[in-house]
Amino acid sequence: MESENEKVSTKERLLVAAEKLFAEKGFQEVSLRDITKEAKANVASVNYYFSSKDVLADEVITRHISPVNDARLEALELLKQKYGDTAFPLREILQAFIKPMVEQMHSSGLRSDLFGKVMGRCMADRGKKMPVQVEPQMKAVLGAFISELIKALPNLDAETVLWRLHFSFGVVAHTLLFSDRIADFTEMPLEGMGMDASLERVVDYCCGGLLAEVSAEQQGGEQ
Amino acid sequence: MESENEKVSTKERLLVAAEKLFAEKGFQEVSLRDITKEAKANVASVNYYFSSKDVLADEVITRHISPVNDARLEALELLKQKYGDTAFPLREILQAFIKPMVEQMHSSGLRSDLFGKVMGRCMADRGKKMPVQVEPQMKAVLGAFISELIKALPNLDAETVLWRLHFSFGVVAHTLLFSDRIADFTEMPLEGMGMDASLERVVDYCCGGLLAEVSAEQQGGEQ
DNA sequence: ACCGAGTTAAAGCGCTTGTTTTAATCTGTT
DNA sequence: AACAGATTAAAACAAGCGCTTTAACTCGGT
Repeated sequence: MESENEKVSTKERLLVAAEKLFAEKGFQEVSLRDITKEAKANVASVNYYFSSKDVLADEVITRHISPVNDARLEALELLKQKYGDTAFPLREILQAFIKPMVEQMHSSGLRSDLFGKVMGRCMADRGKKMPVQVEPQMKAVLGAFISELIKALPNLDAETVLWRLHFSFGVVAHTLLFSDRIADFTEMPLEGMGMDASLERVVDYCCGGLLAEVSAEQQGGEQ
Repeated sequence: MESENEKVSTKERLLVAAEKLFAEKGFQEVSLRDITKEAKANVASVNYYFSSKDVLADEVITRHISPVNDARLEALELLKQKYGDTAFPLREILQAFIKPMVEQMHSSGLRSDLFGKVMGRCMADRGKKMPVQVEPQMKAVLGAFISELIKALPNLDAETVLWRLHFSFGVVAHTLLFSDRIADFTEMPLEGMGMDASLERVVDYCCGGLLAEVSAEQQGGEQ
């Protein structure tokens, strides 16, 4: 029953070890032996509690991304109560997408850079190998945000909105994955700064990107 | 001597096969046996011509990214001739970064989505495992663009410019890697559209992002 | 005390990986 | 024709992989 004086259960230790290592090095690069060594458990324990390495990964991903997606839909619902059927302010839509990540990051207890990598890998690999259980959820979230964005950006055709949402995902994913690497090729100090502040910057940037003028080349291009 | 009537050399076949497979599935996911089968060569040939799988990968990356970086610096030089010491238009700076990729993509003969993945992996894994030979080149390119961007965006402090350049890299990398996956969670048709047009959209978006207002929360935040 | 379910431990399964070794073959020179 | 060097081919290498098997252990309920 995981009472207070007893140690954390093996299953939990495996999940924690796995999410840490997956975040640091990626799924393929981490072996079951790496995980079980980190968790101080036997190799077979992964196949005992989960039935395979893949299911383990699914569970790691799900328990991080699922509450975030729930919170996103709730945030949109809140905006609906606030603004009714009129278009929401763009900035608040973006925050409804991003803030749940920041909050989950804090409440998860996971180091923020690791949380970012877990989440970033989810976004970057979106669609490819999402756990079956979160796929419909992702679809719902995406659909909701798309329709709100289209309403909030009446000057843009739907296709352009879609592309720019795609770009925004790129910004978020890249930031989550590589926020620690921003100063790699520069001599700037630019220390840590934390994920929170970074994501505030992301909102600014994406707002600008979504609202950008459509260049002449583009307008006459295709379609 | 690789004369005209003779077949392509084994070394070249290995490089072509490797770049195709790396692009499709990533570095770790492709085995030497995959590569040599695709290239119709023996397993040992990789270690004969290159001395390891890693060196092969380095060579694949280098010969794609090196001409692009050269072209980027040339493009900046051209702008310097055009505008002298006055700030360059933001849009032209971004195009100096992006257009060389489009051109190299066409002249490489590589399918555009594959080229995009090779290049995208370079950007996404930037710093982590770049070949030693291209690292100083990347540094030079980055430095040049940073200083031009700072001049072109006098309203922004250098740190914000750096962050937004980082975000822009996210957009480009994500687009290169996943431009085929944009419609995954939607029912929209949104067919192919080609890398060229996508990158034109990227320029629009990044222009907007770089020029975006700095929100109130940010200004008083840290520092 | 003993049983049985839940859990952990150790060993080994078949397979794939990158690399090496050894031998065969091709190619051009004398 | 014969040799030498460059190239290819086939086989084996040790190491690591995910997973399974089997046996040992733990511990609460009767």
